[in-house]
Amino acid sequence: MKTCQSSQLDSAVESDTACRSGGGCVVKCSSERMENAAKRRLAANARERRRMQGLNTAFDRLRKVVPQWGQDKKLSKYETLQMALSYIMALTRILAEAERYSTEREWISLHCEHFHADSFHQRPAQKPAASGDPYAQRLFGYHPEHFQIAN
DNA sequence: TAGGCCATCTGGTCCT
DNA sequence: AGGACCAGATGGCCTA
Repeated sequence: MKTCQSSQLDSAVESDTACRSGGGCVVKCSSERMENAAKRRLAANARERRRMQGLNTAFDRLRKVVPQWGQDKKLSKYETLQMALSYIMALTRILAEAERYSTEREWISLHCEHFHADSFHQRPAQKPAASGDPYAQRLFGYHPEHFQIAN
């Protein structure tokens, strides 16, 4: 862990050369400015920590709604984003496909034998669905080794 | 032990 | 001026 670097505090001291209104002011002002600068830095650090914690909370929520395919460890942030992208694209494809079929019943009969809500949220102990299920593979083309930058 | 992932600190930039 | 956001640097932890 990095400890407090003094560059900003130094600059506070430097800028203090303009403050020469009275005898003891230089010393007093510089220490006050350093104190204020340090306080601001600490406050900024705390804000940044909170911001990153909020970001991580969002990632955790995303992990919960994105398929895990039986991954034994949680997806990294990058993997989570890639998975979310693939998932959204798969769902979009399903919707587009559904629109092509004239009746809902026809579409459901096509898909329902394969589609179970549970299979999208494999628990770590469970067997990967994509590895053995050709339907899942066709529907949902994500594979951790095949990340591509989306553009 | 190297590499991947992550948390934190930090300084810069932009916005209100 | 101060807050939000971002990217770079750094060090810790974990796994193969």
